[in-house]
Amino acid sequence: MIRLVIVDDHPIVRGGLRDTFAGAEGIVVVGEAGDGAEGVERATSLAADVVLMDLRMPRMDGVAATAALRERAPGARVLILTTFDSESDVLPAIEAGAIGYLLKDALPEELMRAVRAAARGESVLAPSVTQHLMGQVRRPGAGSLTDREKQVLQLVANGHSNRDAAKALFIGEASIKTHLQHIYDKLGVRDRASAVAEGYRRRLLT
Amino acid sequence: MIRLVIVDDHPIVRGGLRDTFAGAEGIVVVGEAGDGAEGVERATSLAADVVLMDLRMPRMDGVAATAALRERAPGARVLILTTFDSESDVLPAIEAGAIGYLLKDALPEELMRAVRAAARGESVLAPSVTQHLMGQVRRPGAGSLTDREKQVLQLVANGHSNRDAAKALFIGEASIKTHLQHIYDKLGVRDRASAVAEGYRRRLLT
DNA sequence: CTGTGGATCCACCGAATGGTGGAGGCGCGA
DNA sequence: TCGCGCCTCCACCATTCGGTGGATCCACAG
Repeated sequence: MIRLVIVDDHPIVRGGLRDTFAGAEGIVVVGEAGDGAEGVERATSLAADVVLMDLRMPRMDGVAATAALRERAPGARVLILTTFDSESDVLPAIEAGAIGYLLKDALPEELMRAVRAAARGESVLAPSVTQHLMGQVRRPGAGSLTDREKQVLQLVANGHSNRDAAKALFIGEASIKTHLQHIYDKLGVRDRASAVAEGYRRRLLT
Repeated sequence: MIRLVIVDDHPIVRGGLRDTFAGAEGIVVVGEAGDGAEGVERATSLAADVVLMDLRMPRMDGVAATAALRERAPGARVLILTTFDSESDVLPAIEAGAIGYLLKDALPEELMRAVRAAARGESVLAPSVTQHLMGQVRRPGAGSLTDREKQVLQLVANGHSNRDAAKALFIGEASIKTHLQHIYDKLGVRDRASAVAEGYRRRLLT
């Protein structure tokens, strides 16, 4: 049985979703919330398997709530259900850890299929959302390091301090620090040691 | 007159080296090669006294070429000249029979001195390389970390600060620092980033 | 032409790290 | 029994790093 929590600031929408899932086999709505903060609470305390999350909400928006849930309840899959599919909405949500992204014009059957997929850890995206993502991935530099950044990381892996690396590349120490900050961002780490580790795991280093 | 053969896959580097030795008394560059296999050929047929050998090259790397030369032209002294001084590069090269190991940031005078020394059968090592060797010789159990040290290194690779690692292992921060100092000694490095790098190169980390 | 990404650089600050030289306890093998 | 390796912990200090919030320049694409 999939334990579902609905997070949306409109009571009408919550009601509609509750009805939609009332007759759904294998899915039970265990809780609701009217804003992000409350949603995080409910999803955590109720041990939700899937969280249907709106984006635009008072107190705490869906992106922040999604990020918070990644921390507090890693087992809960967040499925974004919203009206907007602009790039500025989609990307942060995905980055925050949402497993799926649907629009509110989705049919009830699609919705249920998406919830079941999310419960299995699979991603379901609305077609227009897929477009945005493709656009991101195709962009050079999405996820991978630039040549310069790889050079810097390699030097760091070889034991160079920022100062030494700067000398080796004939640039300033400040530039090394900036490159490293970008590397940390891209690899999702906070220090040079784990950056080196990620570099090896992703086969960027030799 | 010392007969010198230059083996490096970068034409620029070969050019620079040729110029460096153009005005060197008692040294004549008799040949060049762009990869290890070719280098073995040239050094053998040209009766080289000293071979300046890069490590990272296509077709046959410097280590394999050095080993081959030990067989085919025992009179040729192989002097490694490379950018990298990690233990995983140094030790195989020395084992393969290189008589010296210099880094590419060496000054031209150092280089010429090293070539003359190699021709006399003397060893010249870059200071950092000496470190690695000392590390190997000084310690009987060298090369391997204790279980505890591997744990610490793994935590560091996963982004733990000393404090976090201490908490994870239920020991004091001071102990983490001590373990790390031991790790640095054993791996021949000076900081956590290159310790992680060496850890991956030696397959101690996942 | 304008926006965007990449590379370079700056200053400031607190926190983390590395270097050094210890110390004590414990188990194991010579 | 003694020594040695290993694990634990301590203090002090200089250096380095990471975080932040900028800035300029350039090349390239839309």
